[in-house]
Amino acid sequence: MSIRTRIAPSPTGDPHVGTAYVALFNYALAKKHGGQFLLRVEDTDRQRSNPASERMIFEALRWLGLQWDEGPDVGGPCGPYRQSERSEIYRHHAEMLIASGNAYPCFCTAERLTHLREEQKAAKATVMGYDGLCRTLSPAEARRRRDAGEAHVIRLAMPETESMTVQDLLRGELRFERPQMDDQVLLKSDGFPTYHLANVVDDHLMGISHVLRAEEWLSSLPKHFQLYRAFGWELPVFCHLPLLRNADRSKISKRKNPVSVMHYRRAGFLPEAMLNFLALMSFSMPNEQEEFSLEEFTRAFEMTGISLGGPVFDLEKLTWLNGRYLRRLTTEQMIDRLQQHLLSPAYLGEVIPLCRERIDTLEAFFDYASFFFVGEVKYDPTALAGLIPKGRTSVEVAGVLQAMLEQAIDPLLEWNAATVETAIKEHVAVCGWAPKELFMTVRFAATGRAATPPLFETLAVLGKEVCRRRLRAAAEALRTQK
RNA sequence: GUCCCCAUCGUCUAGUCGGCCUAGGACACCGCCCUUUCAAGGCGAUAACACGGGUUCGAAUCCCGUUGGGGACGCCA
Repeated sequence: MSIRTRIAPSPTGDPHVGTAYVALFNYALAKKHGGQFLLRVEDTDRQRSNPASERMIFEALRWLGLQWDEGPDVGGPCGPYRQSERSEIYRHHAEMLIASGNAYPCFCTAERLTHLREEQKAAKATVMGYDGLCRTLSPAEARRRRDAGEAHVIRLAMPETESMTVQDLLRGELRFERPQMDDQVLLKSDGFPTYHLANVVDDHLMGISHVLRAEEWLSSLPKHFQLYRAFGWELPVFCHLPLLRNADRSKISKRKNPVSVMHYRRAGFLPEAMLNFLALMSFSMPNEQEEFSLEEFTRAFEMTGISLGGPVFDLEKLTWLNGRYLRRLTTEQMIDRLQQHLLSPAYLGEVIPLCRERIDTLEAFFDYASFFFVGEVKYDPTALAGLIPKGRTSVEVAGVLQAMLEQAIDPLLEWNAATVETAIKEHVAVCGWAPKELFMTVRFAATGRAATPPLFETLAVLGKEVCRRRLRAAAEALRTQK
């Protein structure tokens, strides 16, 4: 039997290092056995899915060298590979489950469910989740209400048995108690499937043999087992990878770590080093070799060699490893790498128009434009003072920067002068400052200087990752200054 | 709160059916060497089997409990 694996990202934000990490293991498993590695876009959340995010995810994965054999852009025999284009398939399968008594329509409103949750929480109920109200409806009654056009979802009817035993390759048999497994929504009222349905249907239809995914999915494993059983399908092998962690051991998050692959690319990490490091998180080579290529990793990879402790994503070690790779490059190779990014004609072509009118000699360019080429900028006492508008406190400024980061910057997927300007101007209203107060603070934070090219163009060229990083660093500098 | 997962140096880990472990490697830190500087590189030092019970001639390795950490409990994935 051929080995087929997949990475199934949801295009709702920046390409995440966790996605890259899981993709790497899936890629290695498939390639090791001469199988296929697929890319499937899970864009069933109509509110949050975004084409810009999808593009960035493709770009990030390609940058890392994790090329897929089948996917939305390269096609394949099991397409379409974008779930939003497979609605009919899910609807059909949901109906099959209703017909076999394994699913039922649920007419409960969002309000009722919210209430239910609140009551359960207030009562400190040991059993959370859907109470199964609509499961008691007679098929005829349900049919009539559906035909009448009443809004509803389709829920999975979990078996009434006491408990359920499921398999994870690394953990063996796992036993779940029935009360924990409520009747999960399969088809939303907008007709789109939830993860659970789409995932199981697609994995089956696409011939996925091994599902390597993040540990956060472990608790929904019983639902997925039940789905396979209800359809009468053969199970793939499930293998849950430990979650990447922040230094405090919580699940890795952008509040505490740069999590966008784009950040690492811009910061000058080499894709080979990045991959090598990601592999080291939970896997070690048979001979304890620490530096290895994707090919070497692929050859040596065994699922059973995966460690289960949640690894802390240690930037220092990644940086060290990257240095090792960098030093191994020849001068020509390094020139090439630099010209691919910071010194690319494309990037210089954006920077120069902003600077040319403000310099008189070529060499002045390097001094004037230096902040376009470094990572974090230094906040000397002047810059630090400049960050704080008259009459404001450093604590207040740090708070405003932090809030702007989360509310205005993070959600921005399209990053250009116009979108940045809109976002920041909107935040002026939110924070209640005068426009020029916020603009100057942002200017100092993003560049370390009082004099720069026009703010929004500058931020646009710097890119989201760099802006994020510097704004956060500025907030941090303000908090720690005496 | 309920359920599930996890548990070796600060961090990533080796330890694969108990003895070869006075627990090995790597990052970070510290020291020394090299060196006009800074790196890099070399050498060395500090540093861990969470705790308590079993099983056994013998446990980091097996079992149970405790503690700790994490995740899940959405018409998000």
